Amino acid sequence: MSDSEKPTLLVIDGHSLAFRAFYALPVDSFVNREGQHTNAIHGFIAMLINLLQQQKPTHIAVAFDISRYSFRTREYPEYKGTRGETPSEFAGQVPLLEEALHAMNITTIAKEDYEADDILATLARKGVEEGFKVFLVSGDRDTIQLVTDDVTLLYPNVRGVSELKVYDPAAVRDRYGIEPHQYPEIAALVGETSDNLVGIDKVGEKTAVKWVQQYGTVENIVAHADEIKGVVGQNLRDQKENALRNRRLNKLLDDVELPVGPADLERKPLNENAVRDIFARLQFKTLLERLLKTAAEEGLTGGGAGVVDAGDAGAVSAPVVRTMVDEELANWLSKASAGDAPVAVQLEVGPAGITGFGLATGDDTVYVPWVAGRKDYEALEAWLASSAPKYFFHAKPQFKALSRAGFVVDGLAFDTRIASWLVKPGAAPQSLAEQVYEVLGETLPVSDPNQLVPINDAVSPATEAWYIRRVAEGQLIALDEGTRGVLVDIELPLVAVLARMELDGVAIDTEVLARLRGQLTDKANDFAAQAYAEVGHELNLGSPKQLQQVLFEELGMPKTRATKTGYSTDAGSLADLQEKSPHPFLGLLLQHRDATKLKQIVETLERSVNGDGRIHTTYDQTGTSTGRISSNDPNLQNIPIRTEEGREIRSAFRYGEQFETLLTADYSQIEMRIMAHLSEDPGLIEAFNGGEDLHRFVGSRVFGVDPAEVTPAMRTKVKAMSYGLAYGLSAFGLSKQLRIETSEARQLMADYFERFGAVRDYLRNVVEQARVDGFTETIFGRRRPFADLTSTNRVLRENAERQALNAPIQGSAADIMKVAMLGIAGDLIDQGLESRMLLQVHDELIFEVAAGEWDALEAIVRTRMAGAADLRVPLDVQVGRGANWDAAAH
DNA sequence: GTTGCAACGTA
DNA sequence: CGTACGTTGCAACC
Repeated sequence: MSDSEKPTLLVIDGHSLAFRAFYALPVDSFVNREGQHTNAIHGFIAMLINLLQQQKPTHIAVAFDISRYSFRTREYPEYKGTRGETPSEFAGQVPLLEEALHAMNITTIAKEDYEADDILATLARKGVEEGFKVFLVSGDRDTIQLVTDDVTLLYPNVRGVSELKVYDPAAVRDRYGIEPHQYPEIAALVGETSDNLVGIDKVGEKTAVKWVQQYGTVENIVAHADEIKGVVGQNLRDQKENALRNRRLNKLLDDVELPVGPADLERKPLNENAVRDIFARLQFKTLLERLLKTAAEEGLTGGGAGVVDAGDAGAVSAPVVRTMVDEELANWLSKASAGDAPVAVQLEVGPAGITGFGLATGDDTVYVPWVAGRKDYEALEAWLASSAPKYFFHAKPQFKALSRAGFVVDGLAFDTRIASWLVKPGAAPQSLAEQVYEVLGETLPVSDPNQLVPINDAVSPATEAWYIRRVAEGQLIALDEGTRGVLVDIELPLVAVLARMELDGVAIDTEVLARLRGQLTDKANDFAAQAYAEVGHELNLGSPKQLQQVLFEELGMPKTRATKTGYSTDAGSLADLQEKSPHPFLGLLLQHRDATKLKQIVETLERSVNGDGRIHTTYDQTGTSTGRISSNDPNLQNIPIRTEEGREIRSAFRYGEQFETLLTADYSQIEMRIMAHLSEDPGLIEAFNGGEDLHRFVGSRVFGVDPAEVTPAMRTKVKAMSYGLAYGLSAFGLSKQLRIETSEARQLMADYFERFGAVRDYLRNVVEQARVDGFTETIFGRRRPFADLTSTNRVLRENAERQALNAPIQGSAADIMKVAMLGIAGDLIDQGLESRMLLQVHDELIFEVAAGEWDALEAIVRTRMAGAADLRVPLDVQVGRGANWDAAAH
């Protein structure tokens, strides 16, 4: 019987593979809604599906250890003693994995007092005796001893579990220079760190192989120990007990009594309902599809046995990384980027800055070591500064590091992190490893503190670059035209602009902040003392729990809106309480809140001031679902403005020493203008094309009076209505905000839409279209996907509807601002100006104006902002000048 | 030490 | 029962 006609038995060491998968996949990105980590299960099952497809085993089993104790730990308590605690995220995954395997109708075997590898050994021996071709899968190198012409070992390599190295006798001879059955002799002499088996000092693989080739076994080597010269000979004589013990322990038992034999392990159809249940619980949607597809293709019973050779065992391997500098590097760069071929870049950054560059083409990887201040890298420098296309994963921080190191960088042609955000703007940002897994279905190894086989070297930045390039190619083909346009024309060029803004930072007058902090501290203490006096005792005014105790129990006030943890004490609820049950404590509490909130903001800002006297925020270009950028560490997009004291904080933001003043520029009513454009409502378009104040104009239409007769109350109402429109405001919400009856709010909305009907039609249409398409789109083609518009859950559906009607409006405004920023940044460079764009607050930009540049800068800003989009209404830009942010507001 | 919540600052 | 964010302190969890 030839091999290809033999039945195939596949036996997997379950723990070993699950553990490998655990370390190969990022633990945090695989958590189901119960909070259970699932990365090991995911990796294991992905590997299993590959194996089923490739090997088409007719018989299959998965062996598990029952505990870390076995007959080996009884003989040698320190056995595997170097292994640390099982990570908590791993615990709990094995029982679920077993459950999934059972649903797939795959037999699992465990045996008290033995390790899974002993089960592999036993099944391998019996399988061969019964005429099977046997494949073993294990990450434990001891299983190499089981390899024969009929038994092949599939061993996960450093890249995790997506790719298995095929060990047949030839491969073992090739790798170790010995026969497979001799492997434990080598391991016994050398020792095995992962098993806590200490070998003979100074004996490495080469010496051990030599001895084994000469004497055959450890026993025989020890018997001839006195023939061996030198220090190693002496070490052998001194430490022979170690080697003999190791050899006893690393021999796998192939006669373990098992409840089943190979013939009992025939593949059976999976239990589809059970599989669907457990996979749903694990939230493995893609894997479920793959599994069911594989099972269907195989008719669930398995086909003929396949023979796998190393050549088609999995995905392409990363090319070996070559380190190069100087001329070799120069030549490589010019060849790699010939014909505008993209090169992926991944910096290696240590605490002190850049330490190296990983570069990759489609089939080549290069590592360039670099020390801060090195100047003899002209070719690299020139290439970075050129427009030669470069692919990055998360370019902005790397651009900043490059800039700090004195490099100029241009030619950003792809950023895989931004690309995945554009496709799934609501999803959590992924690590590179996660992207590799999602886009390529491969695993990028991460450092493994307790691996079965030590991986000493982390993945080279060059190898990462190689993955980045492949991820980018994978993403690129999947992008629709609009998304690609937003990426290439807006987001990618914006990276360098934001990097520059972050590096520049904004100057801060710390004396202003210190004075404010003092004032606010006094005020807060004062209000607190008065509040304590009102209730007769001290309490933590910042503790919702203690506040509830005082308000609802001690003072017996009526209960407010319920929260998850009790009753609300927010400003709105306290205002309601003040009406229903007036008490001085309430006002004091609110004033205390205001003072402490501002104080806290001041303190945060003070802590954020850098050694250069400036605050450097970080913009998150992938932080929102709509296309806006967000700001953090610190957030400079929520600095107070509404109260006088809040504005004082803004007065601490000033221009730097080499500059003349600050310029602020903002779009007025940009979202309403976008609504006018998108809805093509004639009334609204007229409102923006005339000189009349928007809310006065709208008020006159809604209330049927002359613009001059629109009262402040009328203006307030239509203003709230107009602003609320873009958020999906309801009559109920409007009534609450304006503190009017719901019926009046409803009437107001009806009157509003009577005059501006196209706005209502547009908003309805946006949601309807999104329901059909599954996404909304901005003026520039930025998409936001929506899943819940067809949900049967009303809350989910209505939330999605409001988001869907807001997304094109907020998103288009974000696009317009980004386009304006690009135009301004380009003009500043082209005109050689020293003035700098420092901050962006959604519809506002703040600039530091260099001496004598005011007029030029104002012209650029006005032109670029007003001209960022061609709408049916003009884009109005307000510009202000002042020594600080508050003074520059107009 | 980490996490979820309530609260609140901005556009 | 109004969109989009980030930060904070408290309370409860590990």
